[in-house]
Amino acid sequence: METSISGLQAKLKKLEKTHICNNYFPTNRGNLLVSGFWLNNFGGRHLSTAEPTHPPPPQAPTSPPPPLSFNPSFVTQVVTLLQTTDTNDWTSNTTLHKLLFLSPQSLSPLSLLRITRGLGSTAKALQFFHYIRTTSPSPPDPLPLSSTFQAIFELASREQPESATKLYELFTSSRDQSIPLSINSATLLIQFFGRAGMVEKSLIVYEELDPDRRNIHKSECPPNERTMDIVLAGLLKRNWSGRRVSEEEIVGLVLKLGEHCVFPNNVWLSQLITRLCRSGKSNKAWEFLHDVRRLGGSVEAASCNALLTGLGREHDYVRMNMLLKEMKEQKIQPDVVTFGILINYLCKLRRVDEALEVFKKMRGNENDEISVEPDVVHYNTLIDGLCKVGRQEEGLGLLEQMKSRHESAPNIVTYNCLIDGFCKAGEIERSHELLDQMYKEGLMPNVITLNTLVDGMCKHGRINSAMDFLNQMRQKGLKTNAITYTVLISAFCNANNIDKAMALFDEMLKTGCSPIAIVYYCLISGLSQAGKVDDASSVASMMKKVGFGLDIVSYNVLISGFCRKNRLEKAYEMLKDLEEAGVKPDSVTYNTLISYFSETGDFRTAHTLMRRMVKDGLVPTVVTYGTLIHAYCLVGNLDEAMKIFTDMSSASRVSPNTVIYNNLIDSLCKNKKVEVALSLMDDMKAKGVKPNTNTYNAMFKGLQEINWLEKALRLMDQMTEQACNPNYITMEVLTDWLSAVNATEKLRNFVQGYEVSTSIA
DNA sequence: CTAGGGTTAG
Repeated sequence: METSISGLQAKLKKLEKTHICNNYFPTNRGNLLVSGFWLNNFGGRHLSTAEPTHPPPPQAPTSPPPPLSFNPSFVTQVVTLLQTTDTNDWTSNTTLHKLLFLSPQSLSPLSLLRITRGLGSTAKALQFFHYIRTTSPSPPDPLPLSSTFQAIFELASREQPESATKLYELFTSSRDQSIPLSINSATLLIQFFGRAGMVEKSLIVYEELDPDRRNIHKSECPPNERTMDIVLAGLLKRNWSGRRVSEEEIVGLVLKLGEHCVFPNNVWLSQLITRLCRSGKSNKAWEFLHDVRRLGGSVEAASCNALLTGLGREHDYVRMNMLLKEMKEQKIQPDVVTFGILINYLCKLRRVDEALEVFKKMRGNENDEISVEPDVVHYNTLIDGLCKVGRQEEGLGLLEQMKSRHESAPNIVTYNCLIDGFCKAGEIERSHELLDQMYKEGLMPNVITLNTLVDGMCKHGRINSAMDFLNQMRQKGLKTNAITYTVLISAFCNANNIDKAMALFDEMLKTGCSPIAIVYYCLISGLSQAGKVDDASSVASMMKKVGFGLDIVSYNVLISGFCRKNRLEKAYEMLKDLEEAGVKPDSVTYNTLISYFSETGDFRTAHTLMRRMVKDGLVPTVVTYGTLIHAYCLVGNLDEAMKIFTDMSSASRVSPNTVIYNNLIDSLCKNKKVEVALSLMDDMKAKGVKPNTNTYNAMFKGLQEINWLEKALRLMDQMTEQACNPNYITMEVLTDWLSAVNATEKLRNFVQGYEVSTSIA
């Protein structure tokens, strides 16, 4: 067994604290600790049973440290001798006798552990144990014998990994001979029995491990939680014997112990719940927590917090609410973290006002039982929540509150949230002011601050200043990361500067910044949309080479790119690839294909795809219907387009959107069916779908064709009322028409109304 | 992973 020094020291420290009779594998330093422990706890007996032939044991701290208890050459010597001598002759072998019993360090726990292991088989190891017991001139100490048995357990578990019975027999035999169990033996046995489903036997081992058990009345429980701590520590860590015990096995054991009124403390409980949740077993975690409570174990806020976090990650808000209710009913006092989780959960659901309400209430009044002081995390969560719903000014108010109340000082996260809020709102200057404020308060921006600002600047058309800012920050020593590159690459793709995007990608790879999948996704999407679908495809291959998989979004982008280039065979290749990679096509995939086929006039295939879509468990969306309607309009089949339009809202209960109305209105107008188009506008109003500039433009063109001026003027008023801005197309149509009928005054008012509405916006 | 809550990217 390999044990690192630091790990060993940690174990020894624990040993000192827990006062359990164990053998460990002392190093030089560890040995001193063990000796100290030994003297404190068993000193009298140990010293009195010492043979006169032994050199006097260390008596005071000033005496030299005891000899090194583990001597590799000594172990090798003994093992070789044992292996080459017939077992029947061990007793009569004087060399062996001298080596083992006449030197002071020979019977040290570690030596015996190594020697016994060296024998290689359970049978031989047992014979050796018997030999030690019967041949030792003095009654052997229990600790070295514990070590010997530990090695026996190890050998047996390896010889017959399937048979727990053999191991159990060995265990009972050691117990009958009053050999104390070492903690490692106990862990091995508990693990082994737990895995074999013999939880009862694990329990027996556990009870054997408890050194104080004889002094405790049967009715008294729980006996000794510290023992439980050690067992759990052994089980929860990656275990020394190599294999890990599964969470379920541990849960089984803990619950079995629970039936005997032994419970883990809340640190272990929380840790187990966290582990269950992280491995996607929040159901198990839920059951486990409730089982522990049912059995009478104490459940504190921390354990509930762990479960709440896990449930939150799965968006299982129903259970979160249930648990919160249970906490209230069972008078489990929520703590600072519980409130943190609750506030975060409300913020993420965009229920910020409720979150603020909780925040106000958590402080409590004098006569309230619950009173938790808010900390910086609560503030940050709320500020972020406010910013995410566009209430960054209120977020700023909370920042001021933090400063004035001196409860918790703002930190980098506080500022990052606010900077992002103002960036998203397009108020880049305010974000920069916040950055200056940060510096003044002695807070150094980090890479998140940098990325947030760079992204904000890029998204608001300041890509060059973003680059300047980035370089400035780099000079100040700030490191960039893959997200910085993601932000930049997507910005340059959007600005149609693919070369720069590619150059940045190369730079990222060269600087050894470990890329993340999303950088590739950005580039693939940018290249595809720029029509460089072959380049996009090579980036995809590159990505696969470095071990990333394409996701459905990237596949869709590629399929769409190839469809637009009319390269159906490549699109099919992508579909095949997607299937082989085990990625499920989504409605976007189908919509892309349906769009391709319907717009090339192959409505048969388009409808077949729609049926397959449904068979695949997907639901045709508003885009699916819109695509078909658009295509039927293009080929002038207005009847079919209208049929789909009626079907979608009645049969499929998908509400049409503005795009669909616009397509239909435009086609109807072009076919001189202006009345029908107008009735669709009424329909929009009835269904609460807002017309946009394109809707009005289509109508104006149609009305102009039949010269229905009165209606056009009414629509112009309506547009102003709805603060729907005209664009250059609107102006083009109206200017020609209105000036021809001497209604320029009306047009002037209309434009003024537009100016007013933009200045308000 | 360090008991449990907060920030950036298609």
